[in-house]
Amino acid sequence: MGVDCHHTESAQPGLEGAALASAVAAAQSKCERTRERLTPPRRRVLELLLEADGPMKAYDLIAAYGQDGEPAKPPTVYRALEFLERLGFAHRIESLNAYVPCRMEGTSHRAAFLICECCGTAEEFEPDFSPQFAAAEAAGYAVRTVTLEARGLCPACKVEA
Amino acid sequence: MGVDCHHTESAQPGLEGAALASAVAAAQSKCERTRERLTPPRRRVLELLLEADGPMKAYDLIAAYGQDGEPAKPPTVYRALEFLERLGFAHRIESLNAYVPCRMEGTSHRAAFLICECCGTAEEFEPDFSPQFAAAEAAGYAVRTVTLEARGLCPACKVEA
DNA sequence: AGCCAATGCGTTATGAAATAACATAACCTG
DNA sequence: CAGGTTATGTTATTTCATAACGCATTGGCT
Repeated sequence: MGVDCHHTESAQPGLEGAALASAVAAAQSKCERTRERLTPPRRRVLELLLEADGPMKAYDLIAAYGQDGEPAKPPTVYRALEFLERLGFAHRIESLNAYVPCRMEGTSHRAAFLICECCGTAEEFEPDFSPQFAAAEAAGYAVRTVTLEARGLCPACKVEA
Repeated sequence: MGVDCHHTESAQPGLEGAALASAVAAAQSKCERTRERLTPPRRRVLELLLEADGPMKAYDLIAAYGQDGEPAKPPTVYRALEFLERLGFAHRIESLNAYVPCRMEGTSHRAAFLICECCGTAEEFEPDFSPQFAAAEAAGYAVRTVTLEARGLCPACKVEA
């Protein structure tokens, strides 16, 4: 990453097996409750995000899309990502041009990340945006979504540095 | 913008004449104090940002660069933007792929924006990141920079909607 | 002054990220 | 089962950003 360190990219586990299946099933049933459709491309992209050890770039998803090594076409993945974001199953990390599955409950259009500039992991945390909401309201804005991205070093990389 | 409204792009004044000259001069002297060099391309890009009525895309800057209509080469502008961001004279708005001059004092690597999805303006406000810093520290992170982008409707567009 | 390391610039080319546009297919729902 | 709506497949293109290289300028140092 931006800074000068070099680790075996680590942290952020990445689901597999039963845990993965259960996470996908949860998304599935959540969709059913709102009459949304978790179609094959959407499900596939969600799987890839959940399996990953860290943020995935769109073109990583495109390359990894086919179980047989066949890449997807870009619109396939971008449309799936749009859906997953809309439903709150994934977030885009703007400063990385990358995507992560949502680790928090709920569909609130708010997200906050701690991004390690060394190992590249992005940890989602529960955002408390009260001061910023207060500022926005004071300015007369009607806020719809908020994202916050904090960059620095995660505990592991901080030690090594 | 994203939402379905259509205004004569407004708000955010954009400096000209004496105000512009004075803002550039302020940057100039700030550079001198830290032995940084506000070279012609850097100064030119800063001017363009200050003159603009809203966030500028990189390729807008490239197109507008030459006083004679000659565009710049992309690296010229991207390098200038990198410098201006480093010195705190400009911010990149990640969710817009666009740039604005810094409206706040100081070089703190923190920025917060209220972005109107209707008219496209981006208002910088003084961020109070205390709850997020607390969360980051609790998680053991060493935060270096923070940016926040809130999207919604500005007072003017809220009324019309 | 003359040297030299560091920094910045000009230029060409390419890479990475995202979307436009249009045709086809699957799905509800009445 | 007809017809609107939603989703997908496909081709092409646009938009955004950086790599790599050589030259110019700067600012310290002897």
